[in-house]
Amino acid sequence: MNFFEQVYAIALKIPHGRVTSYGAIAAAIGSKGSSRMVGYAMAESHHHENRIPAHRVVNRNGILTGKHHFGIENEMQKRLESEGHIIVDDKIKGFSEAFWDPMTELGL
DNA sequence: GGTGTGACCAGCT
DNA sequence: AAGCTGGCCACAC
Repeated sequence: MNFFEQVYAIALKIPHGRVTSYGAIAAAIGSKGSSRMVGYAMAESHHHENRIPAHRVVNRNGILTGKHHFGIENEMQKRLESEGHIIVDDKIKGFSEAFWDPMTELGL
């Protein structure tokens, strides 16, 4: 299983209405410093057959750093809002409560 | 196969 | 407080 597949496998497990961070995913696949690659994987995620819920992955502060990669302006924000999140100034309000840590939740 | 480029992050100055 | 650096690893050229 290559790096990308591991990233996608975790991303697909993010529960509806929850979010996680690049760093958390990187740590969960045992490559803590590779959060950049997680972001890169997300950017390429549309190539993947399964739909990756990339909008549920933000940076460690809950900021929507990757919103531009959705093609449509505010698409990422709209998807998050439709899942019950509140976005203020490109940042998820209550991020720490909505945060889903793959390491903890998947029992790694 | 070297080099540059990322949706990042932590640590240092 | 804001900027720089190094680490990480896949990919395109």
